[in-house]
Amino acid sequence: MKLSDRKKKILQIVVDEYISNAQPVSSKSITQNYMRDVSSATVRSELAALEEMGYLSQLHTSSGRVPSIEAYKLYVSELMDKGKLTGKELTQIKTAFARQSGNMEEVVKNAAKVISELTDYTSIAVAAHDEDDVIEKISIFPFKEDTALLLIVTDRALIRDKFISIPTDMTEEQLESANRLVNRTFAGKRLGEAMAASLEAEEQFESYRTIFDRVIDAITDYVNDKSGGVVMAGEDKILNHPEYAEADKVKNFLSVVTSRDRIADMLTEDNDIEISIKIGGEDKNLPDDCSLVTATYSAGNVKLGTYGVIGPLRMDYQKVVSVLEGVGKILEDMVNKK
Amino acid sequence: MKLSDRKKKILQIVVDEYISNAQPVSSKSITQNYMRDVSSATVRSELAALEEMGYLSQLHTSSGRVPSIEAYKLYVSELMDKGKLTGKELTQIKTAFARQSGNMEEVVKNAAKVISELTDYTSIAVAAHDEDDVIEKISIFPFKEDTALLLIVTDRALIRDKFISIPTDMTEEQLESANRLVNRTFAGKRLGEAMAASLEAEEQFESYRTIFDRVIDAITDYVNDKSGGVVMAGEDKILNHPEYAEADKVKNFLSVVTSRDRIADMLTEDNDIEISIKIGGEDKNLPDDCSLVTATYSAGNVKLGTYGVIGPLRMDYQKVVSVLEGVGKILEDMVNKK
DNA sequence: AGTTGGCACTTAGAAGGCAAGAGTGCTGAC
DNA sequence: GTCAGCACTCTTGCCTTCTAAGTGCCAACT
Repeated sequence: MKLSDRKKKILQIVVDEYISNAQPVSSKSITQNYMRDVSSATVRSELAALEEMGYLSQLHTSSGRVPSIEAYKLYVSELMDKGKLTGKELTQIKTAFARQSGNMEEVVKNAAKVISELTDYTSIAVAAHDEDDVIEKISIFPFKEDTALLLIVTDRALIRDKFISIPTDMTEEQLESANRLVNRTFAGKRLGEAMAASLEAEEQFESYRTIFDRVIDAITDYVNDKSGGVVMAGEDKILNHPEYAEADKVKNFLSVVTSRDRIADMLTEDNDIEISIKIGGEDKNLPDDCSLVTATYSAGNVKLGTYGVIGPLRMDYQKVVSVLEGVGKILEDMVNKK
Repeated sequence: MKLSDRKKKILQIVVDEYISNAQPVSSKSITQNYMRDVSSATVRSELAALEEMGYLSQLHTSSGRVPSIEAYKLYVSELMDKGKLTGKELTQIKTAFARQSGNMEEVVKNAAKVISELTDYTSIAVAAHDEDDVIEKISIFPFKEDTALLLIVTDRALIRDKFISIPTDMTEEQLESANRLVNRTFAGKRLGEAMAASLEAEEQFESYRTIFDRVIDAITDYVNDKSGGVVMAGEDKILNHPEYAEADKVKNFLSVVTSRDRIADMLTEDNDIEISIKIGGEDKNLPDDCSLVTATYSAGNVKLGTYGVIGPLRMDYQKVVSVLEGVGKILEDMVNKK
């Protein structure tokens, strides 16, 4: 069934009002503040119709209306006005990034922090890293008798430090040449290729098999460990919102948010979409009473990472989307200028 | 005033009971469960005396007694029995560490996780890193035209990746030789020395001054940034405890816990003490209604890090201390065996 | 002098009743 | 299709009452 323009307008008002006040919206408040041209009785019948269609519900017969999940979905896809950041907010984003030195982890942290501050929700972020990262350099250097430190640098400037055990009878010189061989083999390869490279190159490394295998192990671990680079900020922000006034709701929320695996899963799921909004049960990892708005940033063809905000259904989507867009713009400017 | 043995016993019972039940303790429950040899009236008069001395308080005239901060202090210093881990708990700690590869960050994360799981409180940890870390190797390698990636490896196996900007007119060969020079100067030096080294060595580096300065900057940043290595686990555990049933208390707690600077401050404050217990306002960063138990681990002379548990005053100190001791023991075994 | 049973007293918390207020649904008139 | 008016429903706050838990104190006992 198609919604009339007036129904759409009323639904938008209800969602807007509910988002900003967290209170059921009554027919009276709609006519008083937004639609003086009709009476509350008229609005009431429209509200009843919208409820019939599944967009609204009441907590009890004599309460105002509350948007349903369906209403939020419609709201973000059709009804919502486009938000705009104030100059002050833009400056805040810029200064957040100005401080940092270019360390990728720091960029992600700063982004998460500023997003959380501007939106007043918990923000989560993960730097992109996957099989397409290209290996630039590998260093192995001896640390203790039978241990060496392995560093892998990729084009996204992410570095992993792993300790690997090395045969005790290996001399420094042998290690050095293993190092060179490993670099020769892997440098320039994508991580995915490197993982598969083991068999082909095997013969060349007769005496350095162990080292070679450890490198592959480390790369494999890295590719598989999506949750490693997850960063969060404003974990306590959720408590600023009245739907989380009860401790057990908070608990539920926090237990999801603190599980990095679940977060990583959600953030890496469909990261080809620029801005994605998931409401309620739209993601298996997302609790029914939460929404997740994510943005994936790229510079040219290179994905930089996915950033997002997790919060109540009654989220200020308009604000969140504009903050994420603002951050994306500034982030991309920054990367391109470099 | 000196406490009689019976008063001590009663105080211990009250604290133990309150820790396990979170309910004010009545004279009746004391006589029924712990002291059948005296009547409740007798215990009542003892309780009144303990209250007079400031160890106990009541929420209202007809409620049982609740320990004061003073009582907790006395409890941990004199009254508390020594806890002992079960075999199962020990195994759990061991397996938590067995998985990991030796990456220092991972060790810290695993430790934080297992501590939180075993104690059911939020745990915090920071890998030790300070001016005494010895630089093992520095690598600078070009990343984009005017940017290079700087890696500093110290004896604690902590690695920092920082981007530094380099003069655009520098050739790869020049960078390579700057790299060698930097290594020659800094390798083997403590970070503190390295920071101060700038003036002495200046002349040698006429043409590589910029690089040299950047390295010093990076080292200085690293030494000053205590909060960088803070790790947390079980942030949601706090909600398992009834004193945090109200959302605003949770908020207060979380806002402290999520501030890495404050956490880092507390953890690095007096890290020469093996096990330290701070109750209520005993640390300026600690909320009045929280306690912090920390342990600093070392292998030989080298500090490995400080691990701790933050939770309500009504914390199971006995359990927490034994878990921290257990983790310490296993951690030290592990490091020594290597 | 310390211990104890007995008893009056205090308080929190649960349960019930009542009135006010907010909001709806419906109806009949325009 | 719109709307004023009215009956109806439900929540919320407030008051009262009642009960249970626990204490403090006192007089009697060892």
